[in-house]
Amino acid sequence: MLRFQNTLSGKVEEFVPLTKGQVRMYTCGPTVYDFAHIGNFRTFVFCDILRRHLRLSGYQLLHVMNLTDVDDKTINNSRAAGLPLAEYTQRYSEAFLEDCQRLQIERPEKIVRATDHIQDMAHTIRLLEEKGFTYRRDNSIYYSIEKFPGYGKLSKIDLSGIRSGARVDQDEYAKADARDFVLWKAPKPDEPFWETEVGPGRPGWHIECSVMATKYLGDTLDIHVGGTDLAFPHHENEIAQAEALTGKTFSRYWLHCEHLVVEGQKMSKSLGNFYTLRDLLGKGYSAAAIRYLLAAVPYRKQLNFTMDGLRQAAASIERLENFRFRMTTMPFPEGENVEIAAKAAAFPEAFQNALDDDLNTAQAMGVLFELVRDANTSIDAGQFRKGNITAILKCLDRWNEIFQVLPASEAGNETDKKTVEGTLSDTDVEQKLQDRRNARKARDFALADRIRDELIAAGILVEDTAEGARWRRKS
RNA sequence: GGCGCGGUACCCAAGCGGUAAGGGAGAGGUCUGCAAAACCUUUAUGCGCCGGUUCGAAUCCGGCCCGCGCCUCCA
Repeated sequence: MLRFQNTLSGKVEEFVPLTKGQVRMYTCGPTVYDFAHIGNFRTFVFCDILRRHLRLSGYQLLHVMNLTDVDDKTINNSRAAGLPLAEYTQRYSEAFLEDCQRLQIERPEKIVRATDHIQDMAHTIRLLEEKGFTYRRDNSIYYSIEKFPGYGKLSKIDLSGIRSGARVDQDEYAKADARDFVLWKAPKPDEPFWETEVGPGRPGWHIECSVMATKYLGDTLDIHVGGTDLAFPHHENEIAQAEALTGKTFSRYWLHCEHLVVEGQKMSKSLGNFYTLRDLLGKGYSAAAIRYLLAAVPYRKQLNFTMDGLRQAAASIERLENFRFRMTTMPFPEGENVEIAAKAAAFPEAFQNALDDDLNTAQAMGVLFELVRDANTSIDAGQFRKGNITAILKCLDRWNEIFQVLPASEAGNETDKKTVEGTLSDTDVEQKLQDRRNARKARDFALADRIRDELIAAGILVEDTAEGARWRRKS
């Protein structure tokens, strides 16, 4: 039984979609004003694991994610870069999607841009005006939260303590009540604006998500996800906008991903611990290790992202790759080991149960590693049989369909690596191994070791076994 | 101040009333020409602290200490 911690109720609830077998979910995507950082990617990796788990649990998915391509930050940065807004945001939208690809984040069924939905937003604002939830000031339009009785139900925030004038950002836009938020911003000189049925201007941030989510997913979504900081005010405002209009529940489940800290401290540019994906790849860490670390800690727990953690993640992946290497290259006697067969057969359910429990990824990893150790022990004891290989590899693949840190297959990996410049081809490697074999036969171990070192330097791992040397490319 | 999350071995981390998963790192061992890989043993009589409930608590209750987040369009 699949269960999620629902922010709306504050409890763990069984997940039952509105339509049997179908899940409609929405993710608050990035604002494309710069390269996304690893904190952003923790949320998106979490969404990805959620998606994959739902899909592999048999649900048909309709997942929508937005790209915020018009707001203060995008406007300011594009101006600083001397580029038109659309050109500027296009650049970072593409960078974001590239980064997602490197992290094996599946593409949602639909990715939507705010600027493609300006008229939809204006129309929704018009309807909210007609229903009396708004007011105008200096050609901007605000949402009056006192008109929406349910305000605060998601974040459980008590707004009575926030008084007008206190703790309010010095927004150039005048609000009647500090707690209100802007739906539509009046045009300003040097800022892009659109002509719409509510007049010229540009949309506030919150309106895009409720408009695009309901447009593509209907009045009521099954799941809405985002970073924990978005619960208030962003998601609270989305609810206020959508439910004021439809009178229906906007989203039935709200999942919030906890933030990460870096080396125990909040990530910030001034502390020098602010990392984009590109920064880390540039330091030589693999995308797989980054994904592993981001996925290994369950999403509701704060994750301490460290360079040591990345090394540990890489070592863990290495262990799994070594294991698959053994599975695919070692000779085993015919037959089947019933104990191993039973353990492999028990894997899918244990794995499923771990993820069903509010996506307990740490446990889901543990389940696999236990199987790996059991199989390795069996191999070393000479008990492993050829007939067990397929089932074990299936477990590995099933696990990897969620975590996506191992190459899809050895064959795929080889092809990929061969195209990389400066690496040795298979025949080169075989030739060097032949040289090394001869050297060893002649008991010239110094030469043999030198050849092995050369291969290691080229990313080729050599292992001597009773059946001769075997090798693989190290990722 | 309000709301929320968390403190489990050297590091990461599961565990949600029945006697401490898993990964990484270290130490010792097996195997090996040497490695590598793998396996075995080992590293928390104790889960922030103090009380309480219970036959039994890391797990429940009360109090306290510490870290972090949100309450400012920062995932």
